[in-house]
Amino acid sequence: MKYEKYDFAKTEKKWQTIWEEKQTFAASNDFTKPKFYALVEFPYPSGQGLHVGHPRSYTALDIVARKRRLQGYNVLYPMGWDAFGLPTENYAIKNHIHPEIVTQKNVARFKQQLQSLGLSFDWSREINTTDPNYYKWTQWIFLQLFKKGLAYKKMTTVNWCTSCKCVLANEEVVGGVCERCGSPVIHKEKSQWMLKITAYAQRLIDDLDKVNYIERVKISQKNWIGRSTGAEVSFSTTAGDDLLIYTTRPDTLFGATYMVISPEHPYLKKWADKIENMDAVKAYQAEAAQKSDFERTEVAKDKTGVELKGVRGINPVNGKEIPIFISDYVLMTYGTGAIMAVPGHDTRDWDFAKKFNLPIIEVVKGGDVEKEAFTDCETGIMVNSGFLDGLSVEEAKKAIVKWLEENKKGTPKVNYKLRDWVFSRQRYWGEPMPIIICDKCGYVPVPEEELPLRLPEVDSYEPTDNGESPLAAMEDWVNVKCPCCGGPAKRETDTMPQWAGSSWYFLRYVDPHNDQALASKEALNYWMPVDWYNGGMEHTTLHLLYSRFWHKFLYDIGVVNTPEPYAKRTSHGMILGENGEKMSKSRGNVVNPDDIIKEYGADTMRLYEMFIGDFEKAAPWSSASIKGCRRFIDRIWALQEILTDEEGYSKELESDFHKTVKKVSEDIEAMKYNTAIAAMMALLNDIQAKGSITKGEYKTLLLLLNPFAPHVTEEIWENQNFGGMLNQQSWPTYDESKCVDATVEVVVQVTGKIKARLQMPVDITKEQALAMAKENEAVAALIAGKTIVKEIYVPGKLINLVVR
RNA sequence: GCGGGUAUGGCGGAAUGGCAGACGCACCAGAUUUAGGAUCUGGCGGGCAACCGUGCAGGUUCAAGUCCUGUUACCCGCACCA
Repeated sequence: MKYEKYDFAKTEKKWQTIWEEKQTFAASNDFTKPKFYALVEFPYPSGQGLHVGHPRSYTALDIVARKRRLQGYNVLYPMGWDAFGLPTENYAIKNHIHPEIVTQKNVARFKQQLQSLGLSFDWSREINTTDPNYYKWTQWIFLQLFKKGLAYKKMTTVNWCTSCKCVLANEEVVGGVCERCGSPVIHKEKSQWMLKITAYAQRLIDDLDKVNYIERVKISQKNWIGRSTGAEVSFSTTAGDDLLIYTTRPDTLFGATYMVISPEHPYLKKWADKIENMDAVKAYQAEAAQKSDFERTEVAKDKTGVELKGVRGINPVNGKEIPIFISDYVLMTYGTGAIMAVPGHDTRDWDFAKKFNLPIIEVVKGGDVEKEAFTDCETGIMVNSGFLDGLSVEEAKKAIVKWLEENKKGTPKVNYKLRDWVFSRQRYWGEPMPIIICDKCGYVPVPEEELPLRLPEVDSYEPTDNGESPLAAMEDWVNVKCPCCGGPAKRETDTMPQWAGSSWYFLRYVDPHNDQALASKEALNYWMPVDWYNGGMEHTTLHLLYSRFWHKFLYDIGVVNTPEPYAKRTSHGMILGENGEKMSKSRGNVVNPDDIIKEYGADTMRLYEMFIGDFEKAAPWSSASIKGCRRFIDRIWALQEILTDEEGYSKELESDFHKTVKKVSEDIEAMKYNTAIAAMMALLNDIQAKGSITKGEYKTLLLLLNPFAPHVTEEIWENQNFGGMLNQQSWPTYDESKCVDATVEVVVQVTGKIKARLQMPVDITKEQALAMAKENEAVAALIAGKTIVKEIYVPGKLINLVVR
């Protein structure tokens, strides 16, 4: 029978409509079934529309989700919108349109684009972080953090973007400039809401052992938290006060030849009348404060500083007086803001000592401290160190810490690079902080029954020039009665950062319409944790860390029942432009998914994105290669012309089918989508070579391909009256014993060089196989007259005869 | 500087230490077609060959793209964290 050419446009539309009408992919609330929660990062609905990078992740987990449904799981695969954010707000400011309208428009476009890809999201659970019914619970979580003392307001030095006029988190400052707009970032003193993520630092490290994340994600999380162990040591000073320092190398204490404190160190004020060169110190402080992050990183290697005249430190191990400097290479935000400098064994101290002509003492043998600092901890032996002499670095660390504790000069100490999370933004398009500021009562939480605290309508979305949120200008909204004392009070006008809404969104999906709680206990207990979470490497530090922190907090207060939100985390590589560079408007190499779907169809687009290369690695787009996937689908369609009436597998293709079922099943789990598709293509080639396909074979092939190309497979299934809808069938199984062929090709090597390839029965014995190999003409000629010193036999694969 | 990653045909990429280049693109030849396109069949790392080929130099092994040591280039992240 001759079939019309496959009409993808008509067919894809047809099935997308059917799926939507029948709610085919809605997750069931039957909590007795085995569950599977698949999650992809919800997008920010930007004005540019969907990027071809988005579907790579979405299709990958769509394949897993569809496979799991065929395997009988109750699958939750949801989608939503992370819609607060600066680009929308900036667009609103420029065009005088309410950000809500802009968001609605962008969401509609994104949704239409996602639906045209045939992704099996449960749209009945769609969420939007800007929906008051959603951010009600973002605010509620914030209040719980506040009540537990984990949200607090504090004057801090913050990163200030000179163009956005907005406070940035440390994480949003990239190379000293604003991550979003590229303008220079300067330091500014401002009172900010902070979240105490540092209280969870150790648990955020330890619990990585409980989850299945790809290794590089774990490593970058650990590096970001930056745990180090060492000691705090107390140095007395000629000013009377003890100066506390932090070091990871207490073993080098005898090599400390000077000390450095941060320009912001509080002792500088305290010692003002003892320091003889206070003018020089003040000048340096002013200079350091004025430097933007950008300038600081630019001159990172060039050390500057001023020696304090009139105050000296005293090394506790030997009582020697040493000078104290101020320098901006010591940060007030880490450790105690003061260090002992050991130029012999620390590169930064060495640079500083060379510049200021300070003595360098070798206390660990193994390098040449005149040429460079010797920082190796593993091989060195202690010298010039009194009672530590002769010990290894490891032994010396233990010995000195013991000594410090006994003499009350210091204690062991763990430090983290991680800092508390600056949670305030002086912007309009974010969740309002549910806090009222009362002169009498201080910071008072908005009563929970008044949530959500809605964003008021404002006249202008622009932040004020003094850096206040546009909400500050709305006096009717700002002036309220204190819920505590009833007196006049003001609302907090800062809003939350974009990270807030995305730090718990996976919890809302399990019960998105609940107005009594962020989700019901039953739904949370059933669905959590997320079984498989896929997203970009760019979110492995911030989003992952923040959401794990919030989840742990919710666990501690009994809202969720798992200490970790995600059981498994994987990452996809970027899709690059055809020229191998990152896709961007300015480079002119952007591919629009709409164009691809229009020209080739969603199934081809999905297949191509999965076939493009190793899922975890970046891959360049190729508009030529996509044709191969289109041809594959057309050939799958054309198999209908050579379909026979037989059920089951044909003799010739039986092992081929078992092998392919195995391969595709395993490859999907390992995210090796490209080789899964290659295996199906190879199978198709074999079917075509044979010239016919049985019904049983076709059914298996369609089931295997369905998660990748859901429309065409569903259509053929219906066309051929295979019974029911394809998505209601069962995932095919394989029989390990049938994955082998009757004969195998065995390679015969002589001393490692391939000399022959022989067909052998699969169950041949070693002796028979070796005999067969030696009978081969080419092999016989080479071994004649020589001694075989070794015979290697790898069944079904290879024989190696080593001769001398 | 530190941490992570990558390097294989013309291109994207395959290879539990065991046949390097699966699968696809491009290309070449043939079939079909009035022609083009589409489709189908075959070929396709280099070399006439022996052989040589996985960034480079060594090593381990009967056997190395894969393991070890060193080295180069590129990509990503962090960047004075004591």
